[in-house]
Amino acid sequence: MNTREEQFRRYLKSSGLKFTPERRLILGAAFSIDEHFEAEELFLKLWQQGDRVSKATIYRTLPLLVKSGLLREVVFGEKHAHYEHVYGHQHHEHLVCINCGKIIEVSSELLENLQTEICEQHDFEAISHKFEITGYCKDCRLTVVPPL
Amino acid sequence: MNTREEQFRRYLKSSGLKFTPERRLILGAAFSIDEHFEAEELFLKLWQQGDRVSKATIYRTLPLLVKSGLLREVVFGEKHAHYEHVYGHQHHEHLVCINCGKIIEVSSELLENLQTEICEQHDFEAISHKFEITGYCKDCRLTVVPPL
DNA sequence: TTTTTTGCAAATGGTTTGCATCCTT
DNA sequence: AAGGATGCAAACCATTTGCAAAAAA
Repeated sequence: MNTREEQFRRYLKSSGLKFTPERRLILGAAFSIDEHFEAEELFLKLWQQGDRVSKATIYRTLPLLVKSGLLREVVFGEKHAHYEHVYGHQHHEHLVCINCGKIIEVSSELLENLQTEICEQHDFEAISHKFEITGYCKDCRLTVVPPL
Repeated sequence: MNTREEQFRRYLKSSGLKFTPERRLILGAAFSIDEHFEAEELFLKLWQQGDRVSKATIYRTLPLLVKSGLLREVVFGEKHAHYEHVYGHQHHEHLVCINCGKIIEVSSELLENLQTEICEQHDFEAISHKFEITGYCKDCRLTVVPPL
Protein backbone atom coordinates (compact mmCIF):
# COMPACT_ATOMS: atom_id res chain seq x y z
CA MET A 1 0.00 0.00 0.00
CA ASN A 2 1.34 3.41 -0.79
CA THR A 3 2.64 5.68 1.89
CA ARG A 4 0.20 8.50 1.25
CA GLU A 5 -2.68 6.24 2.00
CA GLU A 6 -1.00 4.94 5.10
CA GLN A 7 -0.40 8.45 6.30
CA PHE A 8 -4.01 9.38 5.71
CA ARG A 9 -5.30 6.26 7.46
CA ARG A 10 -3.04 6.97 10.39
CA TYR A 11 -4.35 10.50 10.71
CA LEU A 12 -7.96 9.40 10.41
CA LYS A 13 -7.55 6.69 12.99
CA SER A 14 -5.82 9.02 15.41
CA SER A 15 -8.77 11.39 15.08
CA GLY A 16 -11.42 8.72 15.41
CA LEU A 17 -12.44 9.08 11.77
CA LYS A 18 -12.99 6.45 9.15
CA PHE A 19 -11.26 5.56 5.94
CA THR A 20 -13.81 5.30 3.15
CA PRO A 21 -13.73 4.62 -0.59
CA GLU A 22 -14.66 8.24 -1.24
CA ARG A 23 -11.77 9.49 0.84
CA ARG A 24 -9.45 7.16 -0.97
CA LEU A 25 -10.65 8.45 -4.34
CA ILE A 26 -10.24 12.05 -3.28
CA LEU A 27 -6.74 11.38 -2.03
CA GLY A 28 -5.85 9.68 -5.29
CA ALA A 29 -7.29 12.46 -7.41
CA ALA A 30 -5.52 15.12 -5.39
CA PHE A 31 -2.20 13.42 -5.99
CA SER A 32 -2.87 12.92 -9.67
CA ILE A 33 -2.85 16.68 -10.15
CA ASP A 34 0.67 18.05 -10.15
CA GLU A 35 -0.24 21.66 -9.76
CA HIS A 36 -2.57 23.88 -7.80
CA PHE A 37 -6.17 22.83 -7.87
CA GLU A 38 -9.42 23.78 -6.25
CA ALA A 39 -12.33 21.73 -4.98
CA GLU A 40 -14.26 22.11 -8.21
CA GLU A 41 -11.40 20.70 -10.26
CA LEU A 42 -11.13 17.68 -8.03
CA PHE A 43 -14.82 17.13 -8.49
CA LEU A 44 -14.48 17.27 -12.27
CA LYS A 45 -11.44 15.03 -12.28
CA LEU A 46 -13.30 12.41 -10.32
CA TRP A 47 -16.39 12.77 -12.48
CA GLN A 48 -14.34 12.35 -15.65
CA GLN A 49 -12.77 9.14 -14.44
CA GLY A 50 -16.21 7.86 -13.61
CA ASP A 51 -16.13 8.32 -9.87
CA ARG A 52 -19.20 10.06 -8.49
CA VAL A 53 -18.12 11.68 -5.25
CA SER A 54 -20.30 14.54 -4.10
CA LYS A 55 -18.94 18.01 -3.68
CA ALA A 56 -20.05 17.94 -0.08
CA THR A 57 -17.76 15.03 0.57
CA ILE A 58 -14.92 16.72 -1.25
CA TYR A 59 -15.37 19.85 0.81
CA ARG A 60 -15.49 17.76 3.94
CA THR A 61 -12.38 15.81 3.02
CA LEU A 62 -10.00 18.51 1.88
CA PRO A 63 -9.49 19.93 5.37
CA LEU A 64 -8.70 16.44 6.60
CA LEU A 65 -6.03 16.06 3.96
CA VAL A 66 -4.55 19.37 5.00
CA LYS A 67 -4.57 18.42 8.66
CA SER A 68 -2.97 15.12 7.84
CA GLY A 69 -0.11 16.97 6.22
CA LEU A 70 -0.74 15.57 2.74
CA LEU A 71 -2.05 18.73 1.15
CA ARG A 72 -1.57 22.35 1.82
CA GLU A 73 -3.43 25.45 0.87
CA VAL A 74 -1.83 27.85 -1.54
CA VAL A 75 -2.48 31.14 -3.35
CA PHE A 76 -4.29 32.93 -0.59
CA GLY A 77 -5.13 36.02 -2.55
CA GLU A 78 -7.85 34.21 -4.45
CA LYS A 79 -11.42 34.12 -3.28
CA HIS A 80 -11.60 30.36 -3.05
CA ALA A 81 -9.20 27.88 -1.56
CA HIS A 82 -6.48 26.28 -3.63
CA TYR A 83 -4.51 23.22 -2.71
CA GLU A 84 -1.47 21.32 -3.84
CA HIS A 85 -0.10 18.03 -2.67
CA VAL A 86 3.05 18.05 -0.64
CA TYR A 87 5.08 15.51 -2.60
CA GLY A 88 7.50 17.32 -4.87
CA HIS A 89 6.19 20.67 -3.79
CA GLN A 90 7.95 21.06 -0.47
CA HIS A 91 9.77 24.24 -1.12
CA HIS A 92 8.00 26.70 -3.27
CA GLU A 93 6.52 30.02 -2.37
CA HIS A 94 4.64 32.54 -4.45
CA LEU A 95 5.18 35.99 -5.82
CA VAL A 96 1.79 37.29 -6.94
CA CYS A 97 1.55 40.25 -9.30
CA ILE A 98 -1.10 42.74 -8.32
CA ASN A 99 -1.38 43.96 -11.86
CA CYS A 100 -1.46 40.95 -14.16
CA GLY A 101 -2.11 38.18 -11.66
CA LYS A 102 0.95 36.23 -12.69
CA ILE A 103 2.22 33.79 -10.08
CA ILE A 104 5.95 33.18 -9.88
CA GLU A 105 7.04 30.15 -7.91
CA VAL A 106 10.26 30.34 -6.00
CA SER A 107 12.15 27.98 -3.77
CA SER A 108 14.28 28.98 -0.87
CA GLU A 109 16.24 26.77 1.37
CA LEU A 110 16.94 29.75 3.58
CA LEU A 111 13.23 30.14 4.17
CA GLU A 112 12.94 26.52 5.22
CA ASN A 113 15.75 27.01 7.68
CA LEU A 114 14.19 30.16 8.95
CA GLN A 115 10.91 28.38 9.53
CA THR A 116 12.66 25.69 11.51
CA GLU A 117 14.34 28.31 13.61
CA ILE A 118 11.17 30.28 14.29
CA CYS A 119 9.30 27.14 15.27
CA GLU A 120 12.00 26.09 17.68
CA GLN A 121 11.90 29.47 19.33
CA HIS A 122 8.18 29.16 19.94
CA ASP A 123 8.02 25.46 20.65
CA PHE A 124 5.73 25.16 17.66
CA GLU A 125 5.37 22.04 15.53
CA ALA A 126 5.01 23.07 11.90
CA ILE A 127 2.86 21.02 9.57
CA SER A 128 3.03 23.41 6.67
CA HIS A 129 3.63 27.01 5.81
CA LYS A 130 2.65 29.58 3.27
CA PHE A 131 4.73 32.49 2.11
CA GLU A 132 3.45 34.94 -0.43
CA ILE A 133 4.84 38.20 -1.67
CA THR A 134 2.46 40.58 -3.35
CA GLY A 135 3.68 43.30 -5.66
CA TYR A 136 4.57 44.07 -9.23
CA CYS A 137 6.31 41.63 -11.54
CA LYS A 138 9.12 42.48 -13.90
CA ASP A 139 6.80 43.34 -16.77
CA CYS A 140 4.22 45.27 -14.80
CA ARG A 141 6.57 47.44 -12.82
CA LEU A 142 7.49 49.02 -16.12
CA THR A 143 3.96 49.93 -17.10
CA VAL A 144 2.32 50.60 -13.77
CA VAL A 145 3.32 53.36 -11.43
CA PRO A 146 3.34 51.71 -8.04
CA PRO A 147 2.47 53.87 -5.04
CA LEU A 148 5.60 55.53 -3.68
CA MET B 1 -2.07 66.66 6.25
CA ASN B 2 -1.07 63.27 7.49
CA THR B 3 1.14 61.04 5.44
CA ARG B 4 -1.31 58.18 5.20
CA GLU B 5 -3.80 60.35 3.47
CA GLU B 6 -1.17 61.69 1.15
CA GLN B 7 -0.08 58.22 0.26
CA PHE B 8 -3.63 57.19 -0.45
CA ARG B 9 -4.31 60.27 -2.55
CA ARG B 10 -1.14 59.64 -4.48
CA TYR B 11 -2.13 56.08 -5.21
CA LEU B 12 -5.64 57.08 -6.25
CA LYS B 13 -4.43 59.79 -8.53
CA SER B 14 -1.87 57.51 -10.16
CA SER B 15 -4.67 55.06 -10.90
CA GLY B 16 -7.09 57.65 -12.19
CA LEU B 17 -9.35 57.27 -9.14
CA LYS B 18 -10.89 59.87 -6.91
CA PHE B 19 -10.43 60.79 -3.30
CA THR B 20 -13.84 60.94 -1.60
CA PRO B 21 -15.10 61.61 1.93
CA GLU B 22 -16.08 57.97 2.23
CA ARG B 23 -12.61 56.82 1.34
CA ARG B 24 -11.17 59.21 3.84
CA LEU B 25 -13.44 57.88 6.55
CA ILE B 26 -12.59 54.30 5.75
CA LEU B 27 -8.89 55.10 5.83
CA GLY B 28 -9.27 56.79 9.18
CA ALA B 29 -11.27 53.96 10.68
CA ALA B 30 -8.82 51.36 9.42
CA PHE B 31 -5.98 53.17 11.16
CA SER B 32 -7.94 53.61 14.36
CA ILE B 33 -7.97 49.85 14.83
CA ASP B 34 -4.64 48.60 16.10
CA GLU B 35 -5.26 44.95 15.43
CA HIS B 36 -6.66 42.68 12.77
CA PHE B 37 -10.08 43.60 11.55
CA GLU B 38 -12.52 42.57 8.90
CA ALA B 39 -14.86 44.55 6.67
CA GLU B 40 -17.81 44.09 9.00
CA GLU B 41 -15.90 45.59 11.91
CA LEU B 42 -14.94 48.61 9.91
CA PHE B 43 -18.57 49.07 9.02
CA LEU B 44 -19.59 48.93 12.68
CA LYS B 45 -16.81 51.24 13.75
CA LEU B 46 -17.95 53.83 11.25
CA TRP B 47 -21.59 53.38 12.17
CA GLN B 48 -20.81 53.84 15.86
CA GLN B 49 -19.01 57.09 15.26
CA GLY B 50 -21.96 58.27 13.24
CA ASP B 51 -20.54 57.81 9.77
CA ARG B 52 -22.86 55.99 7.41
CA VAL B 53 -20.66 54.43 4.77
CA SER B 54 -22.21 51.50 2.95
CA LYS B 55 -20.68 48.07 3.07
CA ALA B 56 -20.43 48.10 -0.70
CA THR B 57 -18.16 51.10 -0.50
CA ILE B 58 -16.10 49.49 2.22
CA TYR B 59 -15.67 46.36 0.18
CA ARG B 60 -14.73 48.44 -2.81
CA THR B 61 -12.24 50.50 -0.86
CA LEU B 62 -10.32 47.86 1.07
CA PRO B 63 -8.56 46.47 -1.99
CA LEU B 64 -7.50 49.99 -2.89
CA LEU B 65 -5.95 50.44 0.52
CA VAL B 66 -4.10 47.19 0.09
CA LYS B 67 -2.86 48.13 -3.35
CA SER B 68 -1.75 51.50 -2.04
CA GLY B 69 0.41 49.71 0.49
CA LEU B 70 -1.46 51.09 3.52
CA LEU B 71 -3.16 47.88 4.57
CA ARG B 72 -2.37 44.28 4.13
CA GLU B 73 -4.34 41.12 4.39
CA VAL B 74 -3.60 38.75 7.23
CA VAL B 75 -4.71 35.42 8.71
CA PHE B 76 -5.41 33.59 5.50
CA GLY B 77 -6.80 30.48 7.10
CA GLU B 78 -10.08 32.18 7.93
CA LYS B 79 -13.00 32.17 5.55
CA HIS B 80 -13.23 35.94 5.26
CA ALA B 81 -10.54 38.48 4.65
CA HIS B 82 -8.76 40.16 7.53
CA TYR B 83 -6.68 43.28 7.35
CA GLU B 84 -4.28 45.27 9.45
CA HIS B 85 -2.70 48.61 8.83
CA VAL B 86 0.95 48.71 8.02
CA TYR B 87 2.09 51.30 10.55
CA GLY B 88 3.66 49.55 13.51
CA HIS B 89 2.91 46.17 12.04
CA GLN B 90 5.68 45.94 9.48
CA HIS B 91 7.30 42.79 10.63
CA HIS B 92 5.03 40.21 12.09
CA GLU B 93 4.09 36.86 10.74
CA HIS B 94 1.71 34.24 12.08
CA LEU B 95 1.91 30.79 13.57
CA VAL B 96 -1.58 29.33 13.50
CA CYS B 97 -2.47 26.34 15.66
CA ILE B 98 -4.54 23.75 13.84
CA ASN B 99 -5.94 22.47 17.09
CA CYS B 100 -6.90 25.46 19.23
CA GLY B 101 -6.80 28.23 16.63
CA LYS B 102 -4.35 30.30 18.63
CA ILE B 103 -2.38 32.82 16.59
CA ILE B 104 1.17 33.59 17.63
CA GLU B 105 2.71 36.68 16.13
CA VAL B 106 6.40 36.65 15.40
CA SER B 107 8.83 39.11 13.93
CA SER B 108 11.85 38.24 11.90
CA GLU B 109 14.35 40.56 10.43
CA LEU B 110 15.87 37.64 8.61
CA LEU B 111 12.59 37.11 6.80
CA GLU B 112 12.53 40.72 5.70
CA ASN B 113 16.02 40.38 4.34
CA LEU B 114 15.12 37.15 2.64
CA GLN B 115 12.16 38.79 0.97
CA THR B 116 14.36 41.57 -0.34
CA GLU B 117 16.77 39.04 -1.72
CA ILE B 118 14.10 36.92 -3.40
CA CYS B 119 12.53 39.97 -4.98
CA GLU B 120 15.82 41.14 -6.37
CA GLN B 121 16.45 37.76 -7.92
CA HIS B 122 13.13 37.92 -9.75
CA ASP B 123 13.07 41.60 -10.52
CA PHE B 124 9.89 41.80 -8.48
CA GLU B 125 8.73 44.88 -6.62
CA ALA B 126 7.21 43.82 -3.31
CA ILE B 127 4.33 45.77 -1.87
CA SER B 128 3.60 43.38 0.98
CA HIS B 129 4.01 39.80 2.01
CA LYS B 130 2.34 37.18 4.12
CA PHE B 131 4.02 34.35 5.92
CA GLU B 132 2.05 31.84 7.91
CA ILE B 133 3.09 28.61 9.54
CA THR B 134 0.38 26.11 10.35
CA GLY B 135 0.88 23.43 12.95
CA TYR B 136 0.56 22.63 16.61
CA CYS B 137 1.32 25.12 19.35
CA LYS B 138 3.21 24.36 22.52
CA ASP B 139 0.10 23.36 24.44
CA CYS B 140 -1.56 21.36 21.72
CA ARG B 141 1.40 19.31 20.63
CA LEU B 142 1.23 17.69 24.04
CA THR B 143 -2.39 16.62 23.78
CA VAL B 144 -2.82 15.95 20.09
CA VAL B 145 -1.01 13.26 18.21
CA PRO B 146 0.01 14.94 14.99
CA PRO B 147 0.23 12.77 11.88
CA LEU B 148 3.69 11.28 11.53
C1' DT C 1 -19.22 68.10 -18.18
C1' DT C 2 -17.13 63.88 -17.88
C1' DT C 3 -15.90 60.13 -15.26
C1' DT C 4 -15.97 57.95 -11.09
C1' DT C 5 -18.33 56.83 -6.80
C1' DT C 6 -21.99 55.78 -3.80
C1' DG C 7 -25.87 53.24 -1.87
C1' DC C 8 -29.33 50.15 -2.28
C1' DA C 9 -30.89 45.82 -3.00
C1' DA C 10 -30.49 41.82 -5.54
C1' DA C 11 -27.42 38.37 -7.19
C1' DT C 12 -23.36 35.49 -6.66
C1' DG C 13 -21.07 31.37 -5.71
C1' DG C 14 -17.93 28.85 -3.08
C1' DT C 15 -18.74 26.42 1.03
C1' DT C 16 -21.53 24.49 4.74
C1' DT C 17 -25.19 21.92 6.75
C1' DG C 18 -29.66 19.15 7.99
C1' DC C 19 -31.29 14.92 7.43
C1' DA C 20 -32.25 10.24 6.00
C1' DT C 21 -29.67 6.48 4.51
C1' DC C 22 -25.45 3.85 3.95
C1' DC C 23 -21.16 2.14 5.40
C1' DT C 24 -16.81 1.32 8.38
C1' DT C 25 -15.20 -0.60 12.44
C1' DA D 1 -24.81 -2.76 16.56
C1' DA D 2 -22.98 2.17 16.77
C1' DG D 3 -20.81 6.05 15.43
C1' DG D 4 -19.33 8.10 11.32
C1' DA D 5 -19.87 9.19 6.43
C1' DT D 6 -22.35 10.21 2.17
C1' DG D 7 -25.44 12.66 -1.01
C1' DC D 8 -28.84 15.71 -1.94
C1' DA D 9 -30.68 20.00 -1.84
C1' DA D 10 -31.37 23.88 0.80
C1' DA D 11 -29.12 27.35 3.51
C1' DC D 12 -25.20 30.44 4.36
C1' DC D 13 -23.04 34.63 4.07
C1' DA D 14 -19.21 37.36 2.92
C1' DT D 15 -18.51 39.68 -1.16
C1' DT D 16 -19.87 41.48 -5.67
C1' DT D 17 -22.58 43.89 -8.95
C1' DG D 18 -26.35 46.58 -11.74
C1' DC D 19 -28.27 50.76 -11.82
C1' DA D 20 -29.65 55.53 -11.04
C1' DA D 21 -28.48 59.42 -8.46
C1' DA D 22 -24.58 62.23 -6.53
C1' DA D 23 -20.04 64.04 -6.36
C1' DA D 24 -15.08 64.70 -7.61
C1' DA D 25 -11.88 66.52 -11.04
